[in-house]
Amino acid sequence: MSRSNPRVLSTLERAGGFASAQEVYRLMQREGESIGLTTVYRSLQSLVNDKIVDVLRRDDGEAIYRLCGDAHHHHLVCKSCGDTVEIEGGAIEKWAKVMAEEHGFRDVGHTAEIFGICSKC
Amino acid sequence: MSRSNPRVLSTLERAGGFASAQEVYRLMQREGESIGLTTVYRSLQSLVNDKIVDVLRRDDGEAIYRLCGDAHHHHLVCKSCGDTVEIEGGAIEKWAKVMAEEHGFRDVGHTAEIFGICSKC
DNA sequence: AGCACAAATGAAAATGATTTTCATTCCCAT
DNA sequence: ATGGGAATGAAAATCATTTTCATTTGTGCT
Repeated sequence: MSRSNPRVLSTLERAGGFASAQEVYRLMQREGESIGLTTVYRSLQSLVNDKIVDVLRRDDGEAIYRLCGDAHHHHLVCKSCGDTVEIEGGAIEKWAKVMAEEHGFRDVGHTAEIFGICSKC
Repeated sequence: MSRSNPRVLSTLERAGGFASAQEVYRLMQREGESIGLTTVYRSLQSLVNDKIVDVLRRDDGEAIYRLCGDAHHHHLVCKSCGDTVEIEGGAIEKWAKVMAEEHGFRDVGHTAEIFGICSKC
């Protein structure tokens, strides 16, 4: 396995906590950091595994990474500008639990995301 | 520009109204249809422009196309054996709608999936 | 210090979806 | 028939991401 390179996390923070792997890489280069693209990808992945960052997708399919609070939440994402709002998902938690029980599933987790066009766009 | 090849739409329908471009292509090939991958992409894009289909992204970034207004369902997936159950998601629809309104979003869609370990595993 | 071994790194190649190019074919109105 | 625009698709180009693999770095041990 591999651990995250701390400079990657620090750069992601400096980027406003919201950037693609390529962007983090270019940013580090511009700042004179010596790092390989591979390491950036690996570090981001590892941060995702550790649930320190969240990954979502731009409309063009590029993955964007963002720091996120530790509480379990969901996202409301603008398809146009990428603006993201963290929302509460109590209804989902309950739904997931009920559905899983109904079908005899255990160790249940879920993903849910809402997307649309925000008021500014 | 280009108009959509009707066989592409028909195949997407037959696929359950939910498939990636590559899947539509492979499906058409398997059924003996003579069509190029390029045409599949172009047709799907055109269907998106005409708002006949919706596009979202899988976790791996692959674009999946879905017939609009399709009463869509959600999945309960076993992490161990991959078995999948289609479940009803009325609660989610409502949740998505409320959350979106609350934050001034429009043209809202959503994704939701539950995963766990099924009774057989 | 010197040695061994695991983890980290990054350049380059591989992968895979999607897009672009461009030459060819099809279709339709004259 | 014929000329021109639309549709098609094979092949090449793009681009993010992953994999490979050889090299470097770090760490514990003697």
